[in-house]
Amino acid sequence: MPLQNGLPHSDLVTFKVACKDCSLYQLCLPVGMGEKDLELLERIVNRRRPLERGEYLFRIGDPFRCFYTVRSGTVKSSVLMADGREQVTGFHLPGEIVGLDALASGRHDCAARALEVTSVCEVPYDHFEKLWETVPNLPRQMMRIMSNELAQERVQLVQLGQKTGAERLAAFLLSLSARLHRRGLSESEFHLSMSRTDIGTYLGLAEETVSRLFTMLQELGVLTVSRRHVCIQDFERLRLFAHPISGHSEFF
Amino acid sequence: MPLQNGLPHSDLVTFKVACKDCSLYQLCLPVGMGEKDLELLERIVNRRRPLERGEYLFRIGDPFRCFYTVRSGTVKSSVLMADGREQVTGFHLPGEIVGLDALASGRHDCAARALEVTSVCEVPYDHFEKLWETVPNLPRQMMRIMSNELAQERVQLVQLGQKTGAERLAAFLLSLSARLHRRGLSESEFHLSMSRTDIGTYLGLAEETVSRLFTMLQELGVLTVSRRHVCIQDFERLRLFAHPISGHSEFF
DNA sequence: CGAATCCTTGAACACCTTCAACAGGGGTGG
DNA sequence: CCACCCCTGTTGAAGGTGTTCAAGGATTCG
Repeated sequence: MPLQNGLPHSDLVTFKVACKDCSLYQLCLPVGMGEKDLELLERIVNRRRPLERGEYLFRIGDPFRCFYTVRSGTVKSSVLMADGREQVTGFHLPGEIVGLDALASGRHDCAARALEVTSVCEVPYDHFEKLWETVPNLPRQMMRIMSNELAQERVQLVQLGQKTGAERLAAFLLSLSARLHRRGLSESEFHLSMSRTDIGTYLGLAEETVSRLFTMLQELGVLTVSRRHVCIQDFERLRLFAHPISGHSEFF
Repeated sequence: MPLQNGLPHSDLVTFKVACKDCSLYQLCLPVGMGEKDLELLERIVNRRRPLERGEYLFRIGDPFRCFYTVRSGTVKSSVLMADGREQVTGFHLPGEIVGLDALASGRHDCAARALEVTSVCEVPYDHFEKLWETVPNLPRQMMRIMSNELAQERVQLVQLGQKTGAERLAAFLLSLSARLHRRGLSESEFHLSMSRTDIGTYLGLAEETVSRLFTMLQELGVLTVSRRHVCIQDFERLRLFAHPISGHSEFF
């Protein structure tokens, strides 16, 4: 596959789509912002040509200049270990934000790559920071988003630390289903934009194990799956796989 | 052990120790702040009586009102799954911040508990937010800290997702060693404030496995360990355990 | 059509868990 | 001060879950 470089910083085409006209703005950065503030934000956002499948948004080691919000498509972020093992750290759907973890170090320490044709909004961080002065709600909003990401990553920590393969895959599918649903898509029937290998490295499993688990869930009648097309038949039982029965559910 | 409640919100004793006189202020929230801004921050910080071992800083479900910085001791944060399995999500050493992940949801969705006698600085979030207006550097600093936490959690994701038991324990010990060193303590010889069980649930391993791995590392001469006293003998080999040799280390 | 990629399935094996028993501090009370 | 107990940590053996290696099938794209 062609390993293209990250986007050059002076791109040619930009797409003008106002934040307030974007179907995602209830899921994206501008949540809860007034129309006036929105216009200010909008002015600094760049919208480029869509990324091709496999194209990098940024790579490990790239200096941090911008963060991105996904408009359509899917972005995968991952780190590569010294011995070649890959850990996928997240899949980013439309409305979600990519690249904020690089703020502290000033460099991206994970790579972000399009899993399919994907368009993003690019937010230059220096401009964004300047905007705080006039839009005091912005840093507040931003911290909420980062806090949310922290909480999300913690959920993933629990998945990886304590759960079995079946629990992880079930929870992954339910999370995907819920997120797609919030974007107006079907919660029961959807297309996986990522490979079995990607799912595996995200969930800390071998690709073969993921494949076997899909087969198992299908044989049990919980879902049907054909390559990347998934149809959840029995949400109740899928939830049972994801969150096994509690003998005692008090938090004491 | 006595399960005490979280700290009441109107505590009696407060300890006045200025941030600028605190030995931790190079590691803590005030990093890079001017003396004037520091005083403003200081005014809103509460310093309470130290927590006893086992005492909760906050519990799952508690409303988010404050976040905390550790002054001395160690804090463990963890979540409890429905079936009783625990996942430790972090150990917090002096200078580190606890509780920020609750910002988005408004509730703590993990518990924080003292592993030994521990004192903390309590920062009421509403006051803290007000302070932004007069100290514009504060949200910037805060985001850096949150971004850093995101990056840290990602490291932990990689540990849990891709690494073997020995790699995880080695990486854990090296991380602990480095953090203690930055606080002026020995990097080669230190006391573990957490039990084998805690280490295990943090690393996604059974307590017995942790014990066996310690024994193995000791038999190999990498370290000596007696209960909670650890002495690292061979950093080079410990690093080799944590980061196995790369066949090809180019990031391509 | 052929090549490459992705997915599936099987079998052997490794790593870690679970269950069980025991050792050794540290604290408490006699 | 010692006996006792509880808690933590260690060690052993058996078993399970997931990995690795290997091969074959399916889909896509040039």
